[in-house]
Amino acid sequence: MDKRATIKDVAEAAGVGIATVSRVLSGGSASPQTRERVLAVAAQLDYRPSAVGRNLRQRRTGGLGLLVPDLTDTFFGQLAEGALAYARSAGEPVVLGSTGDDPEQESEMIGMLLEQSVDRVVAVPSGDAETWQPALRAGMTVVFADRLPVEGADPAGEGPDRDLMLLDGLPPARPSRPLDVPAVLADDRSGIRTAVRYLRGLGHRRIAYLGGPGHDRRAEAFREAVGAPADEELIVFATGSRDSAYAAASGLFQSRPDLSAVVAGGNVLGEAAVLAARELDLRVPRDVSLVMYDDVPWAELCSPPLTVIAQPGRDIGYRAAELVLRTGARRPRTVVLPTELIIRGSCGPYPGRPGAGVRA
Amino acid sequence: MDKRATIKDVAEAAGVGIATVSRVLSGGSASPQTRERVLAVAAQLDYRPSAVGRNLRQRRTGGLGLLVPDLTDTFFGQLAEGALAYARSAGEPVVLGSTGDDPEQESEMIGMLLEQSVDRVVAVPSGDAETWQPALRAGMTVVFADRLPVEGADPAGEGPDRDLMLLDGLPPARPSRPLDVPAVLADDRSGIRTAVRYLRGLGHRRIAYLGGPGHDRRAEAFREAVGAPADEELIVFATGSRDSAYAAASGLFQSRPDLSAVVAGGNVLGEAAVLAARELDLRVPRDVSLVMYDDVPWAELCSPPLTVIAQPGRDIGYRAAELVLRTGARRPRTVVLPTELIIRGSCGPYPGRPGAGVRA
DNA sequence: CTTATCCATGGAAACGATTCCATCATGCTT
DNA sequence: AAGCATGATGGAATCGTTTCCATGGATAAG
Repeated sequence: MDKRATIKDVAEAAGVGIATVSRVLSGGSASPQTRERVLAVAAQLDYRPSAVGRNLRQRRTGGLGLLVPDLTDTFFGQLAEGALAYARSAGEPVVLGSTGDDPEQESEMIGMLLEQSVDRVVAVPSGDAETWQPALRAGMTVVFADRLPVEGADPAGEGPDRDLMLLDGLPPARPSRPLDVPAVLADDRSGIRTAVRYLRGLGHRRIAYLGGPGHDRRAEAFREAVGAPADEELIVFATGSRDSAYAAASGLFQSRPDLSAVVAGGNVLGEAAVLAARELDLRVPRDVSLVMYDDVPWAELCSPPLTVIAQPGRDIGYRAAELVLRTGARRPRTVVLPTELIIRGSCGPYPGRPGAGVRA
Repeated sequence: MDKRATIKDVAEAAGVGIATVSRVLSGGSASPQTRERVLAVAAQLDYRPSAVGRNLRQRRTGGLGLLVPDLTDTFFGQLAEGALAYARSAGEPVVLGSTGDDPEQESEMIGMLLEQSVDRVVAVPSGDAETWQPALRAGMTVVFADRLPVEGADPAGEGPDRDLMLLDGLPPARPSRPLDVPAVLADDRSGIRTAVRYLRGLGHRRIAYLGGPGHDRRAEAFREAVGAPADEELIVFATGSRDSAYAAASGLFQSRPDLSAVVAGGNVLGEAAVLAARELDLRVPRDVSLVMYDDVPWAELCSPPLTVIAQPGRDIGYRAAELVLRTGARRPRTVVLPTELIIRGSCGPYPGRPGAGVRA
């Protein structure tokens, strides 16, 4: 009663060979009466084929690996739900890892997936290309979601190339040494540009960008959107943690009291910005306007409700899982999903020079 | 290059038997020089033992199953992070399932875990005892987190017993037919009681409770805390979805304009309450006071910041994983973790009769 | 010097499934 | 009627690991 029935038990109870049982269960040929008997016995014994046995024989584990930085971040929660939804519809189990935005942990998780023979992975990468090399070399099918691996020190003298591109001012369409990995991303460029234009239209000129890890593309898009040589002091970065985000936001507000608008590159950053602003007695949007990346449920709860750049977190996860699980068919290199600027109440007109603003 | 090295490859390359390789790698006895050679070869071939092979042989898959209703709910995100953290420290992979608060999906996920031979599970249950019977019968080690299975129709004529207990007014210390499953829970009773006392201290008398699925214990605790026969109209429930939560909150406010305070039994409910209140032009806390279960980061972002009953989501997940993964040692039946009332700004004094309130 | 002990070692079985292949019976064609 | 094709069926190999057991050599004890 404690142990599960095996195929052998079923075979004996039905008076047939194990090969026949296997065939019946996986849709092979068998006579109707045999099939019926086997099915009946299997049901009666509550038999379930062992995925472990099957995986060993077929030399591959079905299933999907899912690596995200932090499930506490609502956006990644949405992304995970999307991936889970597709996996469920495909009947595949999901092995989850949370990396804490730490390349080392990510590396460990990759190792574990390798050991588990999970050879298809959806990841929000924290490490660089080198971190992912082992996975690829081992033949894993990987799809990145939400972002691409950071471009760290180039492994093999690609320096000049990269410098050149930076000098060009525009972000390169493809990273200097792209991994050959498909990705599902939000249209950061368009999202950021729309937000910046919106803010400029309200009269804002000193617009800051508050960035998180792994989203160089957003920062680049911001630089591009503000045009001219950007004021680099207005572009600050935090690591993944809430503390770091708060410190960055607070530091930004204090060091540059002349800024009048902030674009937060993620919901944790946005949260930090709201908190830091309140702490410093900056009113939103009277003193500072705020646009946040990610539309999360609580954005509406803030007062004023936050104007956001919505990206379809759930869809990103869903599409990524679909990409990695659906074998065959030519796989597109990269899928870019649209973003949408949702205007609520956290942006106001430029208040003008201090003291001469709209304050009645 | 496409396929991984097996133990046989290592054995051949090192000129030893596979048994020796296995022994070296799993810490058995071997001569120093053999050990060294094997280790060197293994490293050179980048050999990783296949978990599938091992699991088959040992007739059990290591690893932890994790079943939560919805990763989009920050509380479950925290809980999952906790469980993941412990699993990581134990070196165990985690198989994740999101049930959407649907017993049927939960049942399917249990079946999948069974197939995968994942025999240790942490679950936030959505189904009733019957849903979990198959898992238990199959010998799974299960630990419930955050809540217990709802007590549905009793399978075997326990009706009278249950009725009796309901008539008694107090919730039973143990459910009528408890599964023999340990659990890690927050101290709902104390949390709710503290919140209700706090509200009463502010003068509130008509206090409503907005409950989610699976938390009968909280509702019971609420009934107990308000004492006397509770006004059942002031106790409403929603299913897990945001829409349902909003509908419930909105309906509550509209049908009972005389209420002056609400206890929301979860962060999704709290969110709905804030939204519904705003929509109906009820100001918090002037018109209605609000206490929410769960301390989530955005509680501080609301204005006014939300007074909450904080429960340690991360710890709940961590402890549950520890309980299920740490073999041996007498396992406690149930762990109850403390809650804490965090007073922020969403509760005010009772405004008195309409028009005679504290409005200056 | 002989015998008992101990340890390193490798062969082989086992885990639970899939799948190739041989076997056998049946029905059809010529 | 004989041969051939077809289809159902079971035996056995296989996947990669762990673990039991036998073997053999070396060392210690008598």
